[in-house]
Amino acid sequence: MKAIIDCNSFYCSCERVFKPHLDQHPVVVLSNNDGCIISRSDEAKKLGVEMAGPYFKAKPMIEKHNVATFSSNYNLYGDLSWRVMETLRMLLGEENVEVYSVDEAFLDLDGYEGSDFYEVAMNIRLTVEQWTGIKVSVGVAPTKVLSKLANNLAKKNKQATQCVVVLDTEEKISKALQTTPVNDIWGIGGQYAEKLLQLHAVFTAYDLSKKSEEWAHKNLGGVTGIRLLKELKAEPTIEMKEKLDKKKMIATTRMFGHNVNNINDIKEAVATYTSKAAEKLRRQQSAANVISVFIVAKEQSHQAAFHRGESKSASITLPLATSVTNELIKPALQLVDRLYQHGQFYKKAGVMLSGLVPDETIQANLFVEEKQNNKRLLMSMVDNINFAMRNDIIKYAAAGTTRDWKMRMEFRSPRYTTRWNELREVQ
DNA sequence: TCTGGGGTCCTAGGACCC
DNA sequence: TCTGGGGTCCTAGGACCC
Repeated sequence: MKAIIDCNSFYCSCERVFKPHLDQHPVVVLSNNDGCIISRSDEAKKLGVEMAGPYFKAKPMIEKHNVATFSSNYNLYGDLSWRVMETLRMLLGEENVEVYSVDEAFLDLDGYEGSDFYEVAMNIRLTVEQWTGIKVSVGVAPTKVLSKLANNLAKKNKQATQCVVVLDTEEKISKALQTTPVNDIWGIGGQYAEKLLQLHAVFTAYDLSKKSEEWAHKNLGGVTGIRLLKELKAEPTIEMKEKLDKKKMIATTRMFGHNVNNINDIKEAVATYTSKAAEKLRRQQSAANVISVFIVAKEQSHQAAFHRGESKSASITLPLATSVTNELIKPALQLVDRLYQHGQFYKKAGVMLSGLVPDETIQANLFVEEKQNNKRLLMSMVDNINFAMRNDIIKYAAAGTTRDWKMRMEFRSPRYTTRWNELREVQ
């Protein structure tokens, strides 16, 4: 059996850990740049605040109901996420925990065959809550897709389920499938849901589970569709991931605080993003063969609906894979020159590193000069300092110091757990 | 007039996830 | 005025090779 643990309204819960007076109070957390709403407490959901909706639209209602509002504070969330995952690893053993995202983890419960899975799951739930202050929901089932489905049911009905749902018999599974709309299945997004409803009269997970593999192959994206179908039929096809596999692509992208038309501002931003991406690269001991940059133009006004601005991208394949920041910044800035159009206003830029290989391959390369190793040493020192300070105290000159383009973060809470001078004070 | 067949690698783009 | 920021996997089709 497999389980998925999912933190309830994770970012909101993180804020509440340090502000217990907000426990019954509606809370929302905003995306970078205070653009959209990316986490809502149950109370905020009840008020009708929409997920991923633009903040400025929800603002009147938020103010009217005195909803506590926070800019995202990733230092805090990252740290609390680590505590939750560490708790799971202690309870179940490292090898049985697959961290799936900042607020979710799959658990392998094969070692508990014969036990009462409800009891096991409840114990996990209560321990995480007691040790970290974060409330979680647990779904248990024979496959990952079904455990996600169980988790959904747990969250939809917190009172009755106590945030734990176990699907361990055919009857329970069948009933769960019948009560789940097809768009709530993990792996069915907007496009497929629309198609299933309109063209195939498939309304529930149950309807879908009755289809054939040939049908799934034809209508649900080939092998992906077959896997999904099997998982719904309680046949495991998506296994637990081996631990700690390295990323195959690394990206750093941001909106600007306001629209920018000066190429130097854009270059400053792109240089900063490149340093960040290179840090991530070195943290997993990889080097990149390909760097790409994209910039997004400001959308045209006087359009009725919201339209994303045009995005232009270009990439350069490097002569040798590298993880050295300034060797990445140089081509990145060349790409900006290539993409930038004079007079155009831009609102966003990003850097992506791909073609990732282990760092050793470079060191083994005979054509790399000796001094490359010195650079590598310097890089790791830079990383250590940045990691300790948890931010970019050491910067490259190209990244600039004025940061005219930087994000808005009006409502960020203190970084309680990662900055000494922002520690919570207790009387 | 008539223009192989098959394999591999790479890239762009589409779908999904949180 | 104001709409995150990351990731994954898969497929189709072109380039290239023999």
